[in-house]
Amino acid sequence: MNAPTPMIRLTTQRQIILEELSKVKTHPTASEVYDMVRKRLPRIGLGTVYRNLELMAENGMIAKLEVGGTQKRFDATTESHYHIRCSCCGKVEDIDIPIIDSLVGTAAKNSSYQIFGHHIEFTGICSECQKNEGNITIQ
Amino acid sequence: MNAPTPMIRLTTQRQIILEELSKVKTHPTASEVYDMVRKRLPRIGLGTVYRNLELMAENGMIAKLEVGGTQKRFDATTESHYHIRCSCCGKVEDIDIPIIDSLVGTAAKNSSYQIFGHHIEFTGICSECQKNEGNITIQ
DNA sequence: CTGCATGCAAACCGTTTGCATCCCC
DNA sequence: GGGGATGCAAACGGTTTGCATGCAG
Repeated sequence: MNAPTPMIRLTTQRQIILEELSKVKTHPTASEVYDMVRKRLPRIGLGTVYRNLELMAENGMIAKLEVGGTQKRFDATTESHYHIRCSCCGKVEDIDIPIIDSLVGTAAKNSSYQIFGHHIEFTGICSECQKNEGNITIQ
Repeated sequence: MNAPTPMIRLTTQRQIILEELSKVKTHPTASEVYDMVRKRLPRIGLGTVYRNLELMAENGMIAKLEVGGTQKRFDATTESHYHIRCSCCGKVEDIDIPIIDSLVGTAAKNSSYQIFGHHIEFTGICSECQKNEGNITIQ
């Protein structure tokens, strides 16, 4: 059922992308990763970052978050957890509440889909943006 | 707290966009709406469709779904409900399970965010795609 | 030596925007 | 006649892709 073991070479670029991604607790977009990585590898190409994020996600080394907003976001921790997105600055972080395993079962009873996963995303205003009350622009 | 009453004129274009959106139970992307509307208004511009979907969403006439995938999707029913996305064809539909109001409270206790909403998205394979087993390409 | 990985740049796709024209009040 | 709405097309931002070169096995 799972993808065959993939044999992915850990090049310098991949290693550094992985390291930088692991450093942060927010879930950066591809270009945010690009910016972080470029400080250590100034000549790296945007395409390489995209290709490798995609590739590492396919191989389960990292997670690709399909959250709201236009851009894809990436996450070094692959265990399932829920997220919260700041409607003001767009930042995405983890939220520490237990996974509700029963949800998939409940949903399956009410659907013709073959369901294999779920994700909860909360929306709110992060503490920094709360401080800036007044000059808020909701995204 | 809410937006001031908006005074939005119901032009032919807006009316037809709304009608077409109400016809379908899936939640089409802007260009899917464009295609549907163009059958009745062949000269309508893509820009008009985008502008009006956005505008009607701001005014609470329709809902803009910030679901996974790259494209925004729109929904004629504005009451909150959960969605399921087919990993195979990308289609998004409603899933009929009750809203869990307690979730926001639970999340608020575990976060510094001021939380005001949540959304659950299930992933699975829709019944049509299940039939095509074999020539499936997971998105 | 061979093939995968990279850097670079152009292409691509969904969305937004500027502008001249149109239509409704 | 005036202000918003439209059609059209160009611009934009994020992502993907083609290609020549580079590097590791």
